[in-house]
Amino acid sequence: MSRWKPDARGRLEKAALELYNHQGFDATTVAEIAARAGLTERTFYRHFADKREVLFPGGNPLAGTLADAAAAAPSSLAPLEVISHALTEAAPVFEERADLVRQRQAVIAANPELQERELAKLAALVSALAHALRERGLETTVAALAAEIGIAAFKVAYERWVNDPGRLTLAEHIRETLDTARRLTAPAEHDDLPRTGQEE
Amino acid sequence: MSRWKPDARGRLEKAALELYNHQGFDATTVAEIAARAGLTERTFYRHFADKREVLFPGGNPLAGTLADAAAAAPSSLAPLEVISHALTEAAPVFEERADLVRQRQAVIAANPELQERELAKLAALVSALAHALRERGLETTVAALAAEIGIAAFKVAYERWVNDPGRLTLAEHIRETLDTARRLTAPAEHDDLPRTGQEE
DNA sequence: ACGCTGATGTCAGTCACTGTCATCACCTCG
DNA sequence: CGAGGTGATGACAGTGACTGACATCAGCGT
Repeated sequence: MSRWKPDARGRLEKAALELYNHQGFDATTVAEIAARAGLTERTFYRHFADKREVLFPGGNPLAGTLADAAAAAPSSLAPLEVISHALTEAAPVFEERADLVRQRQAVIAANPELQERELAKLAALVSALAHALRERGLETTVAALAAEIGIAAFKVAYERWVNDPGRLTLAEHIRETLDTARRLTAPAEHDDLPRTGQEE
Repeated sequence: MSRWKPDARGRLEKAALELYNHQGFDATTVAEIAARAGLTERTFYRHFADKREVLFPGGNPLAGTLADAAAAAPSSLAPLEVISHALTEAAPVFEERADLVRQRQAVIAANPELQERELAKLAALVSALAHALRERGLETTVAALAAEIGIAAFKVAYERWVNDPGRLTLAEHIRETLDTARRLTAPAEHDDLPRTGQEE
């Protein structure tokens, strides 16, 4: 038999998620996580850059997915259509692991440091998307702005999906949110945005 | 004379910015900053929550500024107009301290941890703006999305202004960027977005 | 058998951050 | 004018995140 139990990284991820869930991120030490995974603290740091990183997929594969999808989209599409296409293509990654994703999100929602890291990961998506859009021939600022707006829409759609009793899929939330974005930035004449009734 | 030299907080901010600039954020210890300010490490932590926070205005006053400006805007304005109004009102805060702002931004640009914190501060602006928009009667999702898009535009405009030889003011960049955003989300028929020439 | 490799363990060290108590100029109030 | 309260600071010990350096040793190829 082999010298070590297999999938050390996976064991660490599992142990960390469980401990963060049960006793909170702050109250959990790296040594604890490592022990639960049958490893040492030093080995944890060989697999993850820091205590937060264990909650995020290494290499941020979503960035590659989005960039590839954006690059592969028909060249006739407008920038926001390209982004819509890319986001829709990436959505199943979340929907397939909905339970895990929601558990992870609960941990992140409970801790500001983890929220910071999540924002950094989303910023990396913006960079990747912007780069892909530039490759498609878009001017730098337009590409950056489109990428920002696209990920902004994704953030809103994702949050709605996470806190959703299961009514809509993530892809549907994305479509709805992008539609809202289009209405938001449309000329003010036909402003058909929904409002609550409480204007003074 | 008084027991302590005045403005301990300001001295710490100044010392930190100088040291971060000269030797880098990582290579600077909190003890060093405190010593340069004629104080102790412990006192540093009485003024700032952590080593990064010293670079960011305490209480994130910009959030209040934006929220107030959004609340004060004429009720006839469309969501994005409200945001445009609020951002334009906040712009002078940066332009008045352009040198300091750019120096600060150079330090942040050189360090991922500081970029994370900056993203968190921007996210706080999104929250504040979204809240203000909800108070104006906008539905939750619309408010959140408008706030996200507004700050996204601000990020792009701000970055252009920081790396600008002085050609345009921040307020002008904001206006331009918001215009671009409107064109981006407009129906695809009249797509007049600028492109580079390199489409394959 | 021999040595190389790669994942892990061990250990010491730095530094960010915190809790706690002491200090002491200044202020207030009697 | 003296007693006591206040608030900003210092001193100090402690925890835990993270790092560098070196040791170990099953499995692999030669």
